[in-house]
Amino acid sequence: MALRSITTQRRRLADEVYDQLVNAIMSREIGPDDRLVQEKLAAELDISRTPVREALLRLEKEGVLHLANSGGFRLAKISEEETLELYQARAAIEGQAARILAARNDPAEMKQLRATIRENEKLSNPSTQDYFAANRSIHRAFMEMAGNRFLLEMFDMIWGRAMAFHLFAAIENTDIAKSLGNHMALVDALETGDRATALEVFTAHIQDGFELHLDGIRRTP
Amino acid sequence: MALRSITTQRRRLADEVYDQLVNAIMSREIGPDDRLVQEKLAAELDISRTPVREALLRLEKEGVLHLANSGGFRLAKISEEETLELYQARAAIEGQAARILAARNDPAEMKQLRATIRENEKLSNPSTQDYFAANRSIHRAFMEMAGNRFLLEMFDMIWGRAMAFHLFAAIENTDIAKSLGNHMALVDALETGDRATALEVFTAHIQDGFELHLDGIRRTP
DNA sequence: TTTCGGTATACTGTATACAGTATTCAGAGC
DNA sequence: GCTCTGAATACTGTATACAGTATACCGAAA
Repeated sequence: MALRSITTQRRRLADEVYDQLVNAIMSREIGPDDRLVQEKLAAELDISRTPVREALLRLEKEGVLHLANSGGFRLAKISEEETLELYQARAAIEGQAARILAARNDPAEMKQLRATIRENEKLSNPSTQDYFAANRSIHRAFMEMAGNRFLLEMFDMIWGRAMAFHLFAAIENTDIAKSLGNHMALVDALETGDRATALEVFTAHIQDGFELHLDGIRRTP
Repeated sequence: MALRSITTQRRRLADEVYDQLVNAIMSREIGPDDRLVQEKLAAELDISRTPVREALLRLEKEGVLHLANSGGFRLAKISEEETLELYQARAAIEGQAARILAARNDPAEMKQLRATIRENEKLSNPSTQDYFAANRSIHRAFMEMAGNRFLLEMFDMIWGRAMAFHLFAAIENTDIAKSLGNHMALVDALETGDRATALEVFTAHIQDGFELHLDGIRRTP
């Protein structure tokens, strides 16, 4: 028989709500001053409170929202200290992926990475969000290539959180082109085949990102 | 005024259920053949299905459980491939902590780490679970000392999952003492003050753990 | 005007009720 | 005995109802 089993993939309403909330946060429709109230969201989405609640609790567990003691969920704030920690975590995850890729040093993989970078750097007059998305795509390509599902999961967690914290808002004033231009050098580092070199180059790249970020914050009033 | 604000800390029933489930999994009361059904658990705990459901969904999101298509949640299984990936992720996280600690190279911190190790290695006739717990405590001490909340969070995620997968079941047959004995050398590596050295030593330590683990699996029928 | 007290309001957390779907099992037909 | 069909069962997912608690508001007393 040639028929494939239908993977029902029972998508829950809660997942849908979660996605919508994430999108709304990313597109700044939900800001730091908004209060997310279960009943109101449920009414707006025309569903019951139960799945809404599940989505909100999940975002709370992920550190994106927190429950205001006056009721309602709000966006979590991030301190400069925590921002540093987030970048350190990034360095850990992406640095390890770099070590894995360098150890393999597969020419086909390297070629594909370069193609992905070229594709994503083709931005004419990019907005901050475009920049953020392109940068994320490029870095995620490295992670996918490394092929470790746990590292990839953590990568998504970190970037998701960065997004939720509106971290990119601070980059408004930085030199976007400068920050986006150095990705080919990362592949160069992988192609040395030396894990330590790859790690150092990736770590430095992320460190640069952090410093650009801090500059952005400090230039913003 | 010297009074502290009372942080109500509204603990939810769902959190309580979550903890109980995690404990039950760790102590092997819940095995791979058990089916966790919302109604039954709720009845057993004498609460409604709602918080039970929340806890189960959270464990599902964490990859500990999965929804069997015949209904009911079961423990997720892990392949040898995934086990490798889990150890790679560990190396990323703990390796980065090592880099941070080595860069600081604070004598007070090093002293405290050694004390923690000594404390945890004092095991007379340890069971596999004792070993697992001690090992985890020691490694977690390094993470706490590094002081990065995201890295710590990921550490807990990884070890939580390892626990859920009953990963330590495979170590039943391995030489426990051999595996527990090398932690002081980790502190030695930190005290070189060299981040690359620290990283390599930690990574190698974790790699050793992985190989011991594989040996264990392969010797188990 | 400020402070106190109490009631109304708003919101979450928990319980229960309802609907839909996949699985199981018993019985009819062969 | 074996296969097919359909009803019963056992679940989850979603909606709604209920309870408790914290905040806001408003009016009275100092």
